[in-house]
Amino acid sequence: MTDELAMDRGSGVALWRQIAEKMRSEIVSGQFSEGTRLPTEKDLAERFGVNRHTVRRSIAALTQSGLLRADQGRGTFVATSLIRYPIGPRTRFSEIIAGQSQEFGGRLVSSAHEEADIFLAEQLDVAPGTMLVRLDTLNVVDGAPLTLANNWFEQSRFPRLVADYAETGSITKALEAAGISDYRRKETRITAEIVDLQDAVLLELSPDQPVMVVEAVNVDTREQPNHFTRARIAASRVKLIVES
Amino acid sequence: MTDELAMDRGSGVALWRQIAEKMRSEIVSGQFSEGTRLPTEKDLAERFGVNRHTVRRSIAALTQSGLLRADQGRGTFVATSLIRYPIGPRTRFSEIIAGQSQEFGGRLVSSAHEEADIFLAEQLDVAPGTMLVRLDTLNVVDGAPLTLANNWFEQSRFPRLVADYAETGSITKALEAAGISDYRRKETRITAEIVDLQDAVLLELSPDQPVMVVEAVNVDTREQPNHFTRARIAASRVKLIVES
DNA sequence: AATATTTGTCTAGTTGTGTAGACAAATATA
DNA sequence: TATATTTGTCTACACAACTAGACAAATATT
Repeated sequence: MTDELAMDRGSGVALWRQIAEKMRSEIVSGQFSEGTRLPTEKDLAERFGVNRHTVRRSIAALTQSGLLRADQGRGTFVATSLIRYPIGPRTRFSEIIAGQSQEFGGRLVSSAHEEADIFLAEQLDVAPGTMLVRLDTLNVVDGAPLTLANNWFEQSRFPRLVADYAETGSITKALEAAGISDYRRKETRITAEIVDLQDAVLLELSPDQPVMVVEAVNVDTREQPNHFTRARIAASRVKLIVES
Repeated sequence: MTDELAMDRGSGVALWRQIAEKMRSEIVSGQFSEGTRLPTEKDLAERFGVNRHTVRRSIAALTQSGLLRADQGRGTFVATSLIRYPIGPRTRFSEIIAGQSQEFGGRLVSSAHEEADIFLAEQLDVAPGTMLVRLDTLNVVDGAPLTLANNWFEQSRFPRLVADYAETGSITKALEAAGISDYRRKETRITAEIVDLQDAVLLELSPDQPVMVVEAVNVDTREQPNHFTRARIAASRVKLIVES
């Protein structure tokens, strides 16, 4: 079956962009792994029911953002060029990504109020049973979801956090609004798992792909923990860099 | 401040579409209520930093989908034309909406496995403590989120439900895949509340807007409950119709 | 070495998008 | 009633998006 019918002409979204987004989601979901050769421009043009030049423009856009690499005479390949994600005391998602992408943003997936269990209480240095705010966020870079994170905060210290995050799309900015001008990572723990089914949906991964699981405790300038994060990061898109 | 900088020229998304989407989200979030007059085309053109004709095209698109109504000499008004949502034994979200919209779809927000509390156990006619699957879904019509629903199913009867829903975007189809060819609503209970903060984010509502809360028990042909739903429906976009 | 395949570049023509200005038609206002 | 305001329609132009075809350049295949 051709995908021709899936392309909306005259919809206000250019064909090359629709095709680029479709190709990106197929690459990024792990259907094409690093180094894989794509179908030829001629085949792609037929598949999408457009002119070869239109496909070339889509490929140009994906090449620009580092996802593809085209070799004259050989073909077009998945470059994947994993985003470098340095882990250190000054780790900030937004600052890391800003230098490596065209556009990015954080979206609030859900939020909840819940009591601290023993584990969370220890991480945040509060008494078990203390009311916490949980913020579930999805960070998207150049149209591809990168990380899915649970963030916990002490509710009494950050009552307006959910609204501030929803407005700014940035935890750093939401904390600033609550008077936390600076903070640093005290500890980062890293492991890896096969992605959960519900996480796979949000991260646009196929369900057999690995994710890195990163837990981090962030402290303010007085060494007081202000938030604890548990992030799932699509391993096919990110390379963690631990500096020393 | 003008919104001019927010518009991406040459991004592959036409200006008229970007403007239409921005206007839709403002209308739909309740910032403009039914019958409100919009700024004049001239003012909108200045605000978005584009020609008046471009704004007119955006308005034409929103008029087409029934969100606006333009009166020559008077101005352009929010029509809102609430979507009619009939409540009855054969209530199916997808079938209702298909006839009243250009495009629609269900998205999986999250899912979980949890034990039935006393209330859920009674709704689903199972023992308290029975393992359930909870599916949280967001239904979007013509780009505007309409309903946010928690759906509970008995886990042992529907082990592959989450994957089936993620694939099809339809609960009816996911149940079909599990052998439930037909079902009907046994009971529907309706009330209204001010929207939760986290629900407001997903439904793209301002936090002071009301939502209708609809609880429904669905039974199969042998009167056996197969799923219980608790949906929050944006009151500014939907009118419930109870037939008798 | 000869041929086929595949990406890169060029020209030309059509359609879609956005700008600019003028004027008509309907309504509101003084 | 006269005037201003606001939406509706028209023409004209510039540029972006897409199509069509041809040929060059690099690589793979035979």
